[in-house]
Amino acid sequence: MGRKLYLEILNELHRYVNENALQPGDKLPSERVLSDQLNVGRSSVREALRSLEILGVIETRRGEGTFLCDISGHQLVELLSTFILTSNKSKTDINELKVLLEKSALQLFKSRANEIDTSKLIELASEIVKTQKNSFDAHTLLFREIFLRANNQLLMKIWILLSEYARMSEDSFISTNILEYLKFINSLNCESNEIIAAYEKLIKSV
Amino acid sequence: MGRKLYLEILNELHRYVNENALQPGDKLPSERVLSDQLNVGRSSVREALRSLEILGVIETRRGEGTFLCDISGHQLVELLSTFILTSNKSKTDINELKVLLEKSALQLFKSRANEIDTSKLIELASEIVKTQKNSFDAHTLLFREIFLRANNQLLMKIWILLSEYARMSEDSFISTNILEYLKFINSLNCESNEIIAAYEKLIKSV
DNA sequence: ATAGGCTAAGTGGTATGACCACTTAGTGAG
DNA sequence: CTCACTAAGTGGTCATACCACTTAGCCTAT
Repeated sequence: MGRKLYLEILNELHRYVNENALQPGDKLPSERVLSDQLNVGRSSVREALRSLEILGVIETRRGEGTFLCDISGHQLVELLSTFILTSNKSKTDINELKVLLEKSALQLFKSRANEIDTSKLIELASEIVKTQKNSFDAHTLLFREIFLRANNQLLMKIWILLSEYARMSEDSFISTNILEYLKFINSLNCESNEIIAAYEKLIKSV
Repeated sequence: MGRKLYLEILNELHRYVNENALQPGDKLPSERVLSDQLNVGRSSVREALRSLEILGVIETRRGEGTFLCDISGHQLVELLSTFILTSNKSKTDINELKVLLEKSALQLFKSRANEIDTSKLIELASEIVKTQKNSFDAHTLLFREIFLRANNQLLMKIWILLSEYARMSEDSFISTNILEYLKFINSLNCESNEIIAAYEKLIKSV
């Protein structure tokens, strides 16, 4: 038992979440109950919970309890921004990487989707672009659908992280030009390289 | 002061590290000293420290103290592997994303490099491939150089994370075929799309 | 004087108990 | 039936007391 206690507790929590098939939004046992059941001090439980919170895995609400999170990980983003990404280049890096990931997602999507998938996406995308007033939200919602269909959860999670950071830093590079968006959406029927071309045109039309 | 205390402490620590220009390996004040100076309880200090530890920012050694870490973030990798990447598809996701990032890096590199950069890289790459016996290491070293020249730190950090995980899971997809590597390296002189083609051929030659 | 072991101080690790602030549900008065 | 209040439960914080471990300094025996 040389390992640190809060890491053991992390494992127990992990087991608990899996065994009970907890979903995002579900409630975890209270700190006092956990410390009783695991035979550890409440402070140790709290240390474990804090490290989960900073990672965006859980959310704690005073007076209510501890809940499983929907990824989001805004804490992580914030910490990355203060601790790791301190350089001036970081903002540029983030936006650049975001674009790269979106390109990758487009290619992945195209390599996996059949015609029906594509036409469904196009329909959905048109609806999104028409509905949303805020172009940043429209872009995010649209690409959320694309990433879902790209079928790589890890890729999507990183992208969501970057999107949140981009929103925080209010450095949105997204065009309000709806026409460009419609062109881009239509290009989804074409070959991979044409889609990328349309995407690059879209991005550059700021 | 609605914000949570441990987040405030995180800020204070950040300030301290910056003001004193602490380097990786340097020692932080002890928990008791911190709780005195900041006028907070030791348990709150510890909660802040745990969230830094889980992120791989600091390292604590019983009886010695708390020390700043050099990046790498192996803790983060481990946690990703246990908490975020629990699905069965995760290994596939990781390898797939790693490939996508390497493609992105190649394109970034090509968009930024001039002829001299390219020829220098080719020389270096040839040397690496000839020297390294382990194909996984050769691949990692080679792409490390490429990512450095792609000039996006965030992209590189994520790739390093994935590389470490790939090494841990011993699921290396890398060919031992040196010939394919040499072909790939030579392609670096060509246009972007030809490089990508050579890379894909390399990856598929497992 | 030196080598070896011992001791004390400092440090992180953990448990416990005591409050506080907040939320919720239930209870009771109107 | 409605509204206000109360009690229980929950996270947030602090203080204290140990434990386990490391280090440095002292003291002893050689």
